[in-house]
Amino acid sequence: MRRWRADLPGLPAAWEEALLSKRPARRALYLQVRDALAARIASREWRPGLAVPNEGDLAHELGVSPGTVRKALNLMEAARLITRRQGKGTFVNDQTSDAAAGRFNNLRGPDGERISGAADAAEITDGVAGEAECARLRLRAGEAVYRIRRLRRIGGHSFLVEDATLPAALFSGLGRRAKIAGEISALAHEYGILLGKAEERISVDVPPPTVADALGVASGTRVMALDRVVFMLDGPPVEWRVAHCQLAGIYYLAEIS
Amino acid sequence: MRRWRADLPGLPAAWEEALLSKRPARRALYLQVRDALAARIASREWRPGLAVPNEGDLAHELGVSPGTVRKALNLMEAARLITRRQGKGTFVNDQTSDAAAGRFNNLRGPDGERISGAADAAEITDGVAGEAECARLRLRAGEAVYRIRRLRRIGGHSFLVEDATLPAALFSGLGRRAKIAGEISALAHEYGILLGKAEERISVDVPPPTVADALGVASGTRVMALDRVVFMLDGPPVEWRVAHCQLAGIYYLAEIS
DNA sequence: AAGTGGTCTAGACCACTCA
DNA sequence: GAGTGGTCTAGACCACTTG
Repeated sequence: MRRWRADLPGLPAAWEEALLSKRPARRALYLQVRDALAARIASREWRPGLAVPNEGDLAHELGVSPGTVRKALNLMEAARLITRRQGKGTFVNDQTSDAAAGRFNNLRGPDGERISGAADAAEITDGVAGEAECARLRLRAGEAVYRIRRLRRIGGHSFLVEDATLPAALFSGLGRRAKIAGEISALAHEYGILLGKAEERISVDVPPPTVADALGVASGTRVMALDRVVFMLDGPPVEWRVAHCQLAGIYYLAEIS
Repeated sequence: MRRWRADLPGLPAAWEEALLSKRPARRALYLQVRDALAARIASREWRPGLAVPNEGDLAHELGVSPGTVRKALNLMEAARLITRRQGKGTFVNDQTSDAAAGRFNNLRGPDGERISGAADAAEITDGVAGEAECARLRLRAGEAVYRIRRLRRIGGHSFLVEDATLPAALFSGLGRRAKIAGEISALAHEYGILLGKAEERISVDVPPPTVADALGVASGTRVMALDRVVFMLDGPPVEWRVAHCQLAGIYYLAEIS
């Protein structure tokens, strides 16, 4: 016997489908479950490393079938929110771990090892979004942003200069914080933001004089330019970063599915 | 009542899991179904554009539950082998279409449009795999390969030179073929090879003199270098390509999931 | 109205982990 | 042996497309 059921409460206002013109009359139940469970991670009700209730218990608690919970958990695993291990349980991923921090960093050294580098020098300023920033971050003219410049070194050599812009609306009070040298994944986790995909544009360009200077390359030298936008799990942009890098033997590894 | 069932016949010899040391005692049924149905596409028993039987019929034919067929078809859709449309049916994708050809081409023009370019000049030679080719294509020393050089133009300007290597074992008789100017996706389809993922290494390098000449750049100029390996759906490498390109406003678009 | 894929249910059994 | 996720089954109903 099937009974009527209203939509589950406690889900984020707008996910991807809400952006489409043809919104389905009733949001699929497994998507509602996914959003409700993802919200528990974003709000830190479920903390990193913690084992979440098993599928049967969750199904009973939410009043849905185990198969529906399972489908939602599969989506969350694909979104890197959780890890499932047969015989052990389901665990919340740690977004501040090295693995999570390296998620959007595709630079590799000569032997294929991940290159991140220590960001000792980081400066933050606040301002108003310019034209390019509005376009990349989908902001309206005049919206406030934070700008961070980081210089990354490896073995004493400065090899990467990055300029990041973040919407101030998402990161209120960021200017008064101490730890801005880290990666976007750790920062987003502190502000309860779940990260989804990113897109990066790679070109070969002559960097601005100040950047060329910091990198220690002659004026007019062409280096690798990285232009990256990171998006939230539900669509909107979170960070725009432009980086220039120069290091012998370095390359960018792109995986094409 | 459950009855015993032997593994389904007609599956490719080795898929990803077979490469792992811990091979499960019994291959999951939905994976066997996926492989059996993928083989029908590779062998052209199911041709591009054709509607495949519905889920219920397939389940009955294969002697499995509809849910198992559904899981297999979902994997095949993720692998871009088929397209499913609610209310219409399930259709075999055309691997020779523009969409399929552009799958591994991430170069974009100033306005974000896909850049492919016409490859009018293409030369093919055969030879024995060198050290680098053995490493990239996982070949044993001495195995035969085909090498193709293509020059791509856009608006009369040569902007990309690519050198591709393909294992001769996979493409027998390729040297006597006419159409070698196309993309790997169309070529693989003709030889009954299903393509999976690819990985591409992007660096900034000084090209060899002959390449710099063809691109029309001064000797010693640094350009974008693309080093790409395309893999079969079941793992082994199919093509190694090294390309150098130079064009104002061009960039490489990487999607990070 | 008929046929398709998409969702949802409610179980069963299997494979793995750990005490 | 108990508990977990992974697989598999066998249906029901919903949403969409087409005639």
